[in-house]
Amino acid sequence: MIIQKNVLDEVFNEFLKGSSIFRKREALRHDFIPESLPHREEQIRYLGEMLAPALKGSICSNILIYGKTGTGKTAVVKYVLTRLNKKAKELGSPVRVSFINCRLVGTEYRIFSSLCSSLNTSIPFTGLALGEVFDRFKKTLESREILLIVTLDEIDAIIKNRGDILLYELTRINEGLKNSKVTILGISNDLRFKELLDPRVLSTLREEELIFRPYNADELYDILDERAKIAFQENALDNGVIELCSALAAAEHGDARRALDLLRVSGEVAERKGDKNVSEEHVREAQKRIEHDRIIESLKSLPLHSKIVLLSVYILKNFNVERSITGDIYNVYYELCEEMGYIPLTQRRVSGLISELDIMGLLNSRIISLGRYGRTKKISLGIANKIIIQCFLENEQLKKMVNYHPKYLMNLKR
DNA sequence: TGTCCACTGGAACGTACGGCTT
DNA sequence: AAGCCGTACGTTCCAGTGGACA
Repeated sequence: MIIQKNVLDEVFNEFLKGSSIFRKREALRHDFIPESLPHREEQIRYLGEMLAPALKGSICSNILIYGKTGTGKTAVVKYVLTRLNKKAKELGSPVRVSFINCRLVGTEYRIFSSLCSSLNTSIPFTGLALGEVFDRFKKTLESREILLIVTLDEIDAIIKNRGDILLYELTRINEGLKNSKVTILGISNDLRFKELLDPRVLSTLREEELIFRPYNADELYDILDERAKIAFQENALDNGVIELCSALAAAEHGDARRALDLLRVSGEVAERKGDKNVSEEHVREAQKRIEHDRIIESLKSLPLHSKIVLLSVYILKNFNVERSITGDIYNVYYELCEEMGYIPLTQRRVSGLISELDIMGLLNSRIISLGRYGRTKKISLGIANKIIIQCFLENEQLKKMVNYHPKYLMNLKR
């Protein structure tokens, strides 16, 4: 106990002493909005021009914004809205801004209720019909003179939850309003989002469009460089660290979030090792760690039967079985289920699970033809044994089966 | 050269469940 | 509280298939 206390003391003291590497770690977080956003000047200007009429009390066009994750959509919108809001206050314009992440907020009810609370109208957590909430929202708008700019981030999430009604109502709301007006900014990661949308809603929503292309390595470099100046102590980064982070992230679809994560984790790796500087080696280790965590995370969140399928492949591999085809895996899987007291799924389902694991990169599978002996899939593990063991040892039941010797294999050898 | 194996993968359907609506 | 709805997960059925083998 005493020893533990001393260790903790040391950890806390070390932390309180302050970092020799980080100055302001938060600057590397996704939700940090910096003073300037490199390589997004064009989008900022465009969005600014689109929203500027609001300052004079004129209605603006609805805008739909597309782009993959980590291309700066949310950052640009927040950046522009913050400044617009500030300007509006200075001028005394009736502009109000509401930012809602549809995925986080979840349901249509809660979206409307957030909209109401952004107008200082409170709505019960639950209990009202959706129509009633909408009416209250509308009444609040009508009772005052407001130019409300509603930003719906990850707007595709509500469409997938059949939220067409919400969007339909919102896009038509101006028709019934005399005093107030509503402008909608929709942000979507999913480029196919348009296809899912009701055409009437789409035509209203898409008065203007703005597309964010992924960053290339040079652009990522500038972004990281700027953030690094805020986040790290002077001279904490070796030459080449930022280049490496941006090159690695650019190779993965130009996602700025990934690049920032990589830089942050690199710093943490160096810090934990007690080094004074972040080196390229730290970056490589950070990348391995991020990748490792990603795999562990996806392994842990697998449904039970997928885990058993994975375990079957692992066991077959461990017994050096040459043939690791769907039929073999199913047989081992079947046995494991019986041993553990689960009802096995059908082969058709297991075949589907194998395909899913293949897509996730946890298995590698390839369709082969064995001629007279049929057509099947040859399957191997897509990840290291070490990781599989680490994950399965955490599960009491699977742990017992890691070294299981299937009867099916004994019959094969005979 | 035709047969036939051991599947693959699409489609239709059943069931359980959570959350919204009334 | 009860009904409704969408979604996730699973089953059954079946047509299609590449290539070794008789």
